[in-house]
Amino acid sequence: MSLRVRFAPSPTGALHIGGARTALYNWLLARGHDGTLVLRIEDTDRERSTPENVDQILDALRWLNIDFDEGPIFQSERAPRHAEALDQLLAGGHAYRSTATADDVRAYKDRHGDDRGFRGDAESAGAVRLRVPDGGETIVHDVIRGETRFPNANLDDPVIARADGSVLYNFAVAIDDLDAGITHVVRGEDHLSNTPKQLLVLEALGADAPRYAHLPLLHGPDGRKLSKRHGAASVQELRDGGYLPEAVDNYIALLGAGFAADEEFFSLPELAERFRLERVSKNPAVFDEHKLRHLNGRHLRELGTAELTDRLERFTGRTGLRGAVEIAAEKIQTLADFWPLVSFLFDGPVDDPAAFDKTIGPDGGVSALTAARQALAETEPFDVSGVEGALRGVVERTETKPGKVFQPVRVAVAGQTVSPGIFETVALLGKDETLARIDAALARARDQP
RNA sequence: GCCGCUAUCGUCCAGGGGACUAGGACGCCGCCCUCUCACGGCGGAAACCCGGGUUCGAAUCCCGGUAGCGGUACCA
Repeated sequence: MSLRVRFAPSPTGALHIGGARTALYNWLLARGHDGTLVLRIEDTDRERSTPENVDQILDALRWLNIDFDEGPIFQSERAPRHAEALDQLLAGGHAYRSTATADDVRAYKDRHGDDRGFRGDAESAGAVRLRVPDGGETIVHDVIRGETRFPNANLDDPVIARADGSVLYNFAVAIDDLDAGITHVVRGEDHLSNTPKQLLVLEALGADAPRYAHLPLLHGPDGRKLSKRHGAASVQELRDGGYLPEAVDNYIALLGAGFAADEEFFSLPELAERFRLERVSKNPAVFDEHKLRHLNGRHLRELGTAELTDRLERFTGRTGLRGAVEIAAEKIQTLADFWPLVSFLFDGPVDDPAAFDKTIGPDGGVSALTAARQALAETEPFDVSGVEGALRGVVERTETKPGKVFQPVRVAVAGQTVSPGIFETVALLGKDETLARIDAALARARDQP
């Protein structure tokens, strides 16, 4: 069977994480079945769907390595076809014009009962409503949820076009899916109750319906709709937060994919291979940045030094980072963690008086540092093992704990109590720079007793 | 209000009539490794929403309740 799947974002600028997951699932479905993936843009909301916002959505999708085989198809450009389909329904008596307002619908329900769907009378002007049968039911066959039945009696005759002739979403999307030969519609659960309307449109046109699958929604840690209050709600924010597209794809795929629980570290091809639409969970999921960070760390280390250096240089806007990457890679979980950890290598020790006082100030830090300085001055060659031998020698000779020597040195060269391994750090800085920094720290300790 | 969806550790998943003393991962706690922070290793605490029913047997099937969520636009 040849699958045709489509993803249809509403381009409001930010690609919501839930939207990204929907896009990914569509992609995984298509890639896993040799199917075709179509991008359709719901761009008729003029206020939000600016060309800039469309570009941002496209960028975010590209960043996630989600590529499309066809499209984008813009809903706004399909207006002539929508008008034609509308005329067809009007002519066939499947739709009618009505001037009924929301208040009229309300009044109708007050008369007939809250659960009774609105039915209007055909008029010569007004918006176009689809005529919903009075009896029977419209059944949504959902790949994930099974059958959901909507009795036609409680469905309102939906407005499918405004009085000015412009069509509404539930009509347009049904026509576009039909024309594009879409076989699978995978989208958020918030569309489940729209589905009977779309099914009714298709039915009135005498067309077959695609297969539907409605994905559970994504929530923030407080159980509410994911928003910026939760840290990151969009793919763009994740990217700026130093996450890797590989990790984001991996993580959002996990939220509901229903894979066996034995392993959860996957590449995109591995995800496509395992993805089964029918396995997708029905429960809403909570987005947990902790787990994303964990996965990100693993993907980060999987990259290898060369690739990681490249990404880090693009992220920080710096160059010549390779040496720092080699010694810091195992200590970071996101690209954003990198610079605070190693900036001292390039920009000099950071200024942290508390760290200085604690390790070099009052107690015996000065004498240990002085001894370390002397040993390092005589170290040749000045490489990792040479530095290690020198510093460990000081520890032995002074019969103290390693930390009593290493921490003062760390603070002297880095200015902070946390850094990559001290031998690697000192070796990378080189003898001259290291000694200069130690001398500066020693001088500072003398000046402020 | 009405229509609909959902319900297993704090979180994400697994288990879908007996293999459940309910499994894995993140997080948390402890220990080990250790120059800091991490990484890694080992161990621990931690869940079947409630009530009925079906059945020899229910986390699993059915019904009800409750809760959460979604929809209820001449938005998408």
